[in-house]
Amino acid sequence: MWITRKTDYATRAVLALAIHGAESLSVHELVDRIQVPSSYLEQIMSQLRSAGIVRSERGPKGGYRLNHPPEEITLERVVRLFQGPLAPIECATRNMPASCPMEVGCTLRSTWEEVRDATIAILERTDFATLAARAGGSWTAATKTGTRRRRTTAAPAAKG
Amino acid sequence: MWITRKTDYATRAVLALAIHGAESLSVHELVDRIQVPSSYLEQIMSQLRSAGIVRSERGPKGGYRLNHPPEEITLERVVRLFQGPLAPIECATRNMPASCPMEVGCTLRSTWEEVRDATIAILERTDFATLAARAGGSWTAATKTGTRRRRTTAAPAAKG
DNA sequence: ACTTATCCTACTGATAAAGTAGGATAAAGG
DNA sequence: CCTTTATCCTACTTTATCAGTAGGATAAGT
Repeated sequence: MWITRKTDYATRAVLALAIHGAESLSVHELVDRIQVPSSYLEQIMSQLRSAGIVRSERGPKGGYRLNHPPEEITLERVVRLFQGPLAPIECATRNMPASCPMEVGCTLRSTWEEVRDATIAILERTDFATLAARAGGSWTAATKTGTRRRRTTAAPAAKG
Repeated sequence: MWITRKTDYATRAVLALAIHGAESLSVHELVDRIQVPSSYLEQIMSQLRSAGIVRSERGPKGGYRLNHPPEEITLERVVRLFQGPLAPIECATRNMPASCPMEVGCTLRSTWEEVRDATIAILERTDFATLAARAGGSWTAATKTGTRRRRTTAAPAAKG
């Protein structure tokens, strides 16, 4: 339960943009797709923009779009932006001084590091092109039949 | 950063007991080994006792000891006790109804489930006999030279 | 009895999450 | 210009959880 709602919302927003394709979506249109309070989503989109993950245009016809091809945006990048270091515990942060004074605590550390590395590995190999392709079928069809599908990486069938 | 200090303290306490062996340790003695406020540790030990992970005896000479052999106590058990379900996000909890209304959110779920499963797998295969054996060398020697070492599972050299 | 420990419950301060609110700025269309 | 539609930006509020303190009740040794 350590993924905050903000992070959840951010990942959904980026995924919605990846699914939508090259044209931009306004906050209002995003709210229609993912279920998020609009003024809160505005803040989130601003943060995504500052981080260079999305790009924005103002005024009527304005909105947000991805700033890079979706296959170059990993889940890890978005999650790290909102969650900070992905270690389960402070002493397992990547740039941590080698040793802590207490041996009992330190022995546990290598396990926390295992958890950290496994988490990062999963999030790093998951990109938004793959996610969009996986959702593309059902979601796009149900909501806006006939959207021109973007070039998608092979959908890995996953686990069902 | 999702492991709370309480969980951290609890795992350290259980490890200290595993290292110490068959005899019991008082809260005061535990405080000497792991760095934790004593009245807070009391609460934590109570919770570990209610869960059947440790056993207690009262009065002088009293204290806590493990309620099972350390190789039967996994890190997963202790962590789950204090952290609840180990899913990174609510919708990835193990006994979750199959589908959520929103497809965009749901597509991300399988990735959250991957993170959950990887985390659980690591914590389940890590038991306190292994952890104690890994710490046993340096720590036991430094603090109470000559403690009778308990039967330990093979120390897996890990990563250094 | 007296000491040493666990047990039990209530209370408190600090911090972060999760939003609300309200306006400033910029671009498009008439 | 002037209005509309959008992003942009900052401050505020509310709620919950974390991380402890505090203080006594109970039980077991000596």
